[in-house]
Amino acid sequence: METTVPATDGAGGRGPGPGGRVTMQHVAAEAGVSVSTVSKVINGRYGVASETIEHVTGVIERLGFEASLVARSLRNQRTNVIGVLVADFEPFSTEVLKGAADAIRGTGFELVAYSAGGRVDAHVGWERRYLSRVMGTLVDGAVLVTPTVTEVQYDGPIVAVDPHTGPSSMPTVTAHNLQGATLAVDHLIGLGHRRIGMVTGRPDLVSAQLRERGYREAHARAGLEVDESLLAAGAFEPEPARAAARALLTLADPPTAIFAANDLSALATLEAAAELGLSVPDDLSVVGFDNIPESALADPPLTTVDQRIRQMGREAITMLVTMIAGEHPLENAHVNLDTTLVVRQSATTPGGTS
Amino acid sequence: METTVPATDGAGGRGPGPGGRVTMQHVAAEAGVSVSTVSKVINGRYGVASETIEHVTGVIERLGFEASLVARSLRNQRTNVIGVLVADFEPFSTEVLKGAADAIRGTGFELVAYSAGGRVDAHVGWERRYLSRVMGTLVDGAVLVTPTVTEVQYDGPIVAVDPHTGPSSMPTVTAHNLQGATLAVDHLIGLGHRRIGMVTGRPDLVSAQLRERGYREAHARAGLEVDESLLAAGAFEPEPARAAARALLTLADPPTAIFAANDLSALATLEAAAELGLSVPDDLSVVGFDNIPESALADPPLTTVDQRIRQMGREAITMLVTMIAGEHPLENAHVNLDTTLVVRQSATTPGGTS
DNA sequence: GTGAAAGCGCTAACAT
DNA sequence: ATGTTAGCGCTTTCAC
Repeated sequence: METTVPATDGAGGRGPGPGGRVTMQHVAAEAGVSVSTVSKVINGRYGVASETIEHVTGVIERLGFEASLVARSLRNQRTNVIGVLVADFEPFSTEVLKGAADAIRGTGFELVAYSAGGRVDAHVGWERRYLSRVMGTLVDGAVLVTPTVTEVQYDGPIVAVDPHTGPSSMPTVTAHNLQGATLAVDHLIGLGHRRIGMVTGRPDLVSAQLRERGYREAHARAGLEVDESLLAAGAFEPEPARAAARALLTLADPPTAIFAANDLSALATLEAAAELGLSVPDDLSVVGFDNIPESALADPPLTTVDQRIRQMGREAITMLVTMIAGEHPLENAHVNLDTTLVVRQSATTPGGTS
Repeated sequence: METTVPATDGAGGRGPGPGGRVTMQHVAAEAGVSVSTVSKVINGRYGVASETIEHVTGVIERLGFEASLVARSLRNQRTNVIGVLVADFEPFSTEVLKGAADAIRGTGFELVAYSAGGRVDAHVGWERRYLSRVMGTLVDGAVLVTPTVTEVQYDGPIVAVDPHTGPSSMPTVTAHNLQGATLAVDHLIGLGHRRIGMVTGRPDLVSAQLRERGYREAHARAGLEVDESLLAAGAFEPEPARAAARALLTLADPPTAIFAANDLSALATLEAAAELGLSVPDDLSVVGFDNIPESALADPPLTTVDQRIRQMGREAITMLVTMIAGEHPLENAHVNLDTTLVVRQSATTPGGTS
């Protein structure tokens, strides 16, 4: 007689056995109605007697039932969940997440973040694969925050944040790398520096390319020649950056200032200078890029370019929600956020403050 | 003749239509085999001709197919996904996430983070509801990082990080609040302070209670009487904390040092002191609790208690993986992480450094 | 070695 | 007003 309920205890009605979930089956059996009735109650569909609603609601409450997101996703197209795919939970991506969390409020969407767990190198096409796994089912759209967006071709509501490859067809949110780099180098030139070195970033990433271009353009606009021997490859990583800085600083005619492609490189430059007995900013001025929290903690506090990471997260969510709601692909939408220079104490006039 | 494939284009074989997902149906149709064969290939089951494997694999590759996490979750019990439920993506929870991401590596699990989007107040039993939604399907276990763990009763692999209510039956990871507070106050007493005020935390949270208890015990051990008028309620929030500090500092016989229940309160105390024309640490010593990044940026840099938030995330994942693997509930497992005192410049001997 | 069929938990037609 | 049924995409017996 009993409707089939996943093997738990007898009739009557506790919830599921230990470790089991409460399913709609349990609720239905307990309330003495069919699953569809329970479903209707949950979704507020018409055609249910008010006393049935009350009864079922009571049982749901008592059993602590909540519809499985998974089962629901499989049935419905819409899930009202937005996924954020991050390569790893590190400073940059968590900042983006904070911004995304800000922007998600009041949209009716929920936010879930997926992490590749840092093992990006192991599987390159990770984003694409994960996208396939969750798009369409589980999430209505996705924000990609992975440093290696290898031209993900996926037709759905997707926004990439700081995709390090070139301009893709997919909507992106980026910082204005060119402008930011110009800001940084203009600042150094304005302080009176004429021999400005650069610790460059990863050559395969556009952000790095643009930052270098900004360095060159600032020089050009100031009527300054770029001395190619003053550029050294830092790859956005501390170790190569340290080596690059050291190479620059041990030149016969060393630069009086160094613009580093990112804060990590700038921090490494600070260390290299210290190792060489150089005082910053008296003997050497340093400007970074990113404005990660650590930059403020450096000794001296780093003058750097702020790229408003949280705002990038906010923008991405806003775009995504528009895309999901409007259904229109919104191709070639690219938000480019302005950057600002944060002046701290690592850069001053050549020859020091004296 | 064709096997039923979700309405896409004709035969032959592009992927799905625009906006659609590639499902196993598509792969099967395209490869000219059945879905079950595709499934077997994907899961490496025996009983498939090697040339079939190759062919199907090729089609999968070409179509960029990846099995839907949702559909798979619904069928399988195990998903190899661990969920982290956070109230919001804020500094504390993202630190926990970073630690969790560290620990997840090499475990074979993936990490997904769910955010309530800060609207916890709106729905109190949020954790329980969300747990119901994802546990059993979608995630194999969960880490709770919500400030209001209202005695979540869920029988499954769950670990709570810093649950602010009393000791629950569920496994928890906490910082050693009592020890940390003792460390802080011992430090002040050691510096020679005898009138030490405290800006307390939210009275309903055990962490706050323990920190106050540490304050009292440190006094007791030093043979010092606690002057009850030197305790003021700060509620862990900047504004109440500022008011509390101001009240303390305008007393007829003000304290020479203040221990704040968390860094936010300590920072507010710094501000209150500045407003009153008091110099820290010369006129007043301040010690905080948490060691949030901002504490190092304060003026002066804050002496505080470090509670190793990332490590808490790591421990939680480790416990959870053990629970999931071992199948045993691991009830009453409580990890209590030692805290350390980070001495910066906001506390010195009474009367100043002079 | 391969395919047909059942079913995970749920929702949405379609009966009754 | 309620129940029955089909099916979302996948895995897994169980036939063939």
